[in-house]
Amino acid sequence: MTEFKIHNTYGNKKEVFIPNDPENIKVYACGPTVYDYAHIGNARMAVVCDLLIKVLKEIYPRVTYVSNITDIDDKIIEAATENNTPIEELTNKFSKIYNEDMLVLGVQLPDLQPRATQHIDKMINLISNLIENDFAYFTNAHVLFSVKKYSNYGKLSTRTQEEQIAGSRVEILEFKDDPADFVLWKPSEDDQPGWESPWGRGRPGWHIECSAMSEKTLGLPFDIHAGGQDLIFPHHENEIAQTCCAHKFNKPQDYAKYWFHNGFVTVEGEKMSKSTGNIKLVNNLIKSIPGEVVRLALLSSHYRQPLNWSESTIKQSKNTLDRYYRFLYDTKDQETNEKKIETTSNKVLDALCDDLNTSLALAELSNILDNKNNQTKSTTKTQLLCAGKILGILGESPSKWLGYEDQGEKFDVSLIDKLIQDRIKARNNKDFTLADSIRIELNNMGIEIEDTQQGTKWRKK
RNA sequence: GGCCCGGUGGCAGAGUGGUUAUGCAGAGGACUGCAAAUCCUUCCACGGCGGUUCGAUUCCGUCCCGGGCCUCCA
Repeated sequence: MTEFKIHNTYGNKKEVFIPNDPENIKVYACGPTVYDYAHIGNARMAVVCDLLIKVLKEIYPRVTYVSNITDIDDKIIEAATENNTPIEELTNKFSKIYNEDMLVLGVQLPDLQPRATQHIDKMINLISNLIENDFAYFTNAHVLFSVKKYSNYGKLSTRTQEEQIAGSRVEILEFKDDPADFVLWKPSEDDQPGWESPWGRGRPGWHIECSAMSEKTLGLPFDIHAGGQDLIFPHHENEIAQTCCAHKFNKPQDYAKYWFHNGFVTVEGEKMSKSTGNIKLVNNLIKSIPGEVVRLALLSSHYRQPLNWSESTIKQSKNTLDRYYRFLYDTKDQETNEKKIETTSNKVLDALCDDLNTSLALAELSNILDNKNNQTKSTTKTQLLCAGKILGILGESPSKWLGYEDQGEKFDVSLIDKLIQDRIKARNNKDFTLADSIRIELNNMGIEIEDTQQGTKWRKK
């Protein structure tokens, strides 16, 4: 069996992946808080996790992938108030858009997509358990987790409590026993959403939902817990503390064995932020850029490295895909055997099995094409499609991708045909000035001309 | 202040103790009336300084620079 290696944030090194149960790999990824459109950073997490799942599925018979939707949160409450929209309407709208946008990027839906508001009972149970066992305390209408009660607190993010205090940027609530303690349950005002609980009407803190939903949907322990790099602290650290204490586990691995975190996206070299106004929304990008281009761009650097989003990244990804689609177009009549994984496309899988080395995988993909004269076209095509399938690319119709098909856009096809005929006549008459001016005219219409052995072809640029 | 991660050719971006990453761009050539596409050839590299070594871009130390986290954040 192929060996899969994964960088584990817990321990901070690459490890050979050894599943808890090889018959069913269980993965949980912290999903979006749905109060706005997803940005390219959200998409990176979704695409990278999607790739992780695709690779695991190549190796293991069954993979269960859970990724939640956070649909109760102070930011959501704020956004709902601002837009004068009921919370449920807002979260339904943006979770639907999130899934639609991710689908365009070739991201498959998780097997389960639990919502926080549907697991309040489970959260209340967990919190009660933590209070009963003296890991948490009730004060001033809040339930707080007592960080000092968990000896492994800080192990994931490799920081000690003293270090955090040195930073002195921890929110100080008057009634906290310890500044590092975090909220499990907080009271809701009458105009805020809330649920009845042993501690009065209120709502959960942010971290408890993932502890509740991951346990409920996957059982413990599960194999991989994923999310963005910024979630390492405090979110995942707190999840570990809650779950481990509730179950009297000591080691974080008893909750989840491997901790998988993707790096950030910057935009033209700068961090994405609302203040600089450079947040790239997926919903906008896919209006002008094919989803596959966005996906490939997001996979062009290693998932733990920072990724710079720029015009040239997009352009390169587009060029790369065009090259593959041209080959697929030229070989559109070739039979393929996609069930058969050929040697070279295995190299793509091998690269991905080394902690998702997408850069190397894409280099191997390129090698498949470079090797095309040493083997049958059918073999090359098969290899390309197999590799593309794992990467989640090359799934479109080549003629549509390259613009040879009418894509429902308003082109005057009869005019184009007439101009092409005029140009052919001009060329036959060796009137190249006229021929070139017709080509420029077509170009200005967004049409590119290709003179091939089979005659003149046109495509949408 | 603490913790973590990086610094590779014009750009993007892997990897390795001694041998070509890869893509785009550039140069030359084939093809073409010219283009486009395709193919062939080719230039360009490992932040600074020490150390280990027969040999380091790769290991160690140190310095400089950049990014992230420590508060909500993918």
